[in-house]
Formats: sequence, C-alpha cells, structure tokens
Amino acid sequence: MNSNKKDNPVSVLLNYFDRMIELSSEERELVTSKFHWRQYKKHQFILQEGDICRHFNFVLNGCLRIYKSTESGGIHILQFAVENWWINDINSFHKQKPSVLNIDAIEETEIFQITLDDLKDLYLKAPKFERIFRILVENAYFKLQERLLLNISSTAEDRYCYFCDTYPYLLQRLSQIQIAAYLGITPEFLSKIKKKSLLGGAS
Amino acid sequence: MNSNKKDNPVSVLLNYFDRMIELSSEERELVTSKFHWRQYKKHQFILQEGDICRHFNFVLNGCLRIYKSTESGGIHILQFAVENWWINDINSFHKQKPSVLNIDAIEETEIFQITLDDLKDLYLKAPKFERIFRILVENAYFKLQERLLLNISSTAEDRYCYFCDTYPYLLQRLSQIQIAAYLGITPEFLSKIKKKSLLGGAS
DNA sequence: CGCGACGTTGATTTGCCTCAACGATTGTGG
DNA sequence: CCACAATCGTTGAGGCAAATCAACGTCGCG
Repeated sequence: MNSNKKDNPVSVLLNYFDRMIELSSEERELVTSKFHWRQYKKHQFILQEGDICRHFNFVLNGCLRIYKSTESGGIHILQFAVENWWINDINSFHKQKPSVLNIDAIEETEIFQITLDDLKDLYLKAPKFERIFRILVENAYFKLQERLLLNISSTAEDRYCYFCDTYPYLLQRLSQIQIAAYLGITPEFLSKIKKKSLLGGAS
Repeated sequence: MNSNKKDNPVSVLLNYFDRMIELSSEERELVTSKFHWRQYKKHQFILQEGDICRHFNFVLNGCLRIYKSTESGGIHILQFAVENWWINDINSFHKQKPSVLNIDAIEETEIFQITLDDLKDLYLKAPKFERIFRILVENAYFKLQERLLLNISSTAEDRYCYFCDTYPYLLQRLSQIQIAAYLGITPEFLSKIKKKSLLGGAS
C-alpha cells in the first residue's frame, strides 16, 4: 500500500516473523495493517513511568533502553533493544496499569508498534501469533535467567567480559555510563575494570 | 482412569487452568490424558545437569528447587516451586539439549508432568493452551525481571526483606542455607542480617 | 571560547565473603 | 533409648570487591 518510505519497512518485520513460522498472505496482510511505523528522536521517551505501556515495540534500527530510575537519581537498565529486538514493559502492557519503568531512545530510532487491542485481535484472527509471542517470551525469559545467574554468582569483571562477548556490537554504540547501569556497577568502577583487563590482556 | 489416590489429583490441575481460561470437557479430557502424576522423595532429582529436561512440571504439593551448581561446590537457586507452581529448565526443554541446571525435591513432592511431544500435541489439539502457557511465561518473566532489578539495585538486607514480604509461606519451610543460595549471599551473612533486623525491628 | 557531559584516577569507606570456632538440632545405628 | 556424627545456625576476625566522594583531563557543542 503506501510504501513511500525508502524501502517498505514492514517487510523487515514480515521477514522476522517468517523466519520463525511461515506466514500466509492473510497473516502478512494482518501484520501490515496492525503494526504502525513510528520514529523517535534521541532522548525521546517511548514510555514514561506512571504512564501505561500502550504498545509492544519492534525496533527497525537505532537503539532503545528500558530502565528503572532510583530515588537517588541513578538508573538501572533492564535491556537495550537494537535492530530486530522487541521491547516493552510486559506487565504494564498486559494489565494496562501504570508502569514503574521508562523506555527512551539512545539513538534516533525507527520502530513498529502494536497496541494491546490490536494484538488481541491478531491472536484471534491468526492464532499462530500466540505461538510466536510465546516463543519470543520464552527466549527472553531464558536470557533473563542467564543474566540473573551471572549477577548472583559472578564479579563485575566477569559480567563485563560476558557482556563484551555476548553483545560486541553494542560496545561501540553505548557510552560507559549506559553499560555500567546495565551491569549494575558505577561508571568509575567500570573504568577501573577496563584498565585492569587491558593490562592483563596485552602482554 | 486409575484414580485410586485419596482425591483425584488431576482436578487440582484442571481447576488451575480453569481459573485462567475456562476449559471445555474435551480439553479437560486432554489434560487428564497428557499430564502424568508422579511422586518424588526428599533429595531426589527431577533433573540433573547434563541430562535433557524431558518434562514441564506442575507441583501439587511439597517443594522443589531449580539451581545451578558452581565449580567451588556452592549452588545458586533460581526458583522454588511449591503448590500450584510450574518448574522446568525452559531452554533445555524446548531445545531438547543438555541442561546446566538441576531440579530436586526439598520435601517429598507430588507433581504432574507433561513431555514436550505431548505438550506440542496439546497445543495442536487445543490451541487455547498456547495462550495459557504464553501467559504463564509472561508472568514468570515479569517476576524474574523484578528480581533482577532488586539484585542490581539493592543490598542483601533489602532483598531479604523483599523475600520475606513476598514469600512469607516459604520462610518457615526453607532452611537458611536455601534462602541464602536464593538471595545470592552466604548463610553466615544472612544470619547477621537477621540479627540486625531483629534488633532494629523491636524497640 | 567556555560550558557541560564523559572518562579516568586516587583515597576512603562499606558490604559482603572467607575461614574458623562453637552451641544447638537432627538423625541414625547400636 | 542413648551415643555419636552430621548438619545447621551463630559469632567473630580479617580480607577483598565495589561504592562513594572528589579532583582532574578530554572532548563535543552552543
């Protein structure tokens, strides 16, 4: 239909689903009609604490983060989302009640989003998506479980190394402050870790 | 069929599902045929690391735990499961590959379990269960997210207090060693925390 | 140019671990 | 039923990981 963007970006989303479970043309049509394209500028909020999370978001390009802010002015980052990642406050979204989390854009970011009503309708008209989203949440659950284990059992240095190994493509895009807030340490200490592992790594 | 146990225990499971989404009699029949009752003695393993997680488990009574053991002989507990809780290694189960986690019984425990093949068949014959299990995983994801935030942002004392508030019924059933391994601290330090909060709590 | 955000470094403090010793409780075999 | 071992919870001394606070150099940007 109105594909007057450089490329038609919905094809990215369709291909994403197709790689999980092949879609029929009706289902592709449904996705195209239910998901809406939107762009956010750097530092712009997608969700602010106290508001209800109205959308499930799929990132086309750019980078978002979801975090909780503390009384003392700090933040703790739950997740970054770059190309082909999903991000939302799952609890606020499904219960449609105020969120305690924030989502904002670290870079200029394009996303596709769907509302809860549209998602429910999608589930009804194409039950295949129940399965798709179940699998998505299962994968997210497994990742979160790994991260919790790491946080319980390892030092900050181990966690940093794991982060570097697992998300090398994020390293260059994020400031040290962001990474520290994700790892659960202070930027100062992260700086000391980096220095130490450089000394140890090179001969 | 052979319901020569005190009560027919499958009704507990049926009621559990019914409370989420009402089941038809065919669906109840399916559940009854697919889930199998089993009992484990204290200290018995349901899943041992290196093995493939073959079942999704629903606890009728008793108490299980899932944990990872460390090189140094310690363990880190991911989750306890008492009455009406689910427990399995979601990753090993769905990919049918060896697990790095252990599940064992802290008390004598009765469960219902279903294999992956039976669960897939259940999804096919009653797609409603795709939704049910999606919702289950979503809820588990949300809880895990809260716990991760707590671990990143709070002291051991705060985490202990949160645990007491959230799972008061577990406090009496678990040894301090179990609770410490869940909180990610040593039993010694937990002892010191308890002492401190007693002193602070009373006048 | 000057300001503000970012990264680094050092001194000090705090949270939690390690190790060791000691009662209390549990359980088990004689 | 008792004796013994094993496990559990407590307490203290000492050490390490990471936070806090403060100062400073760098860089991008208005």
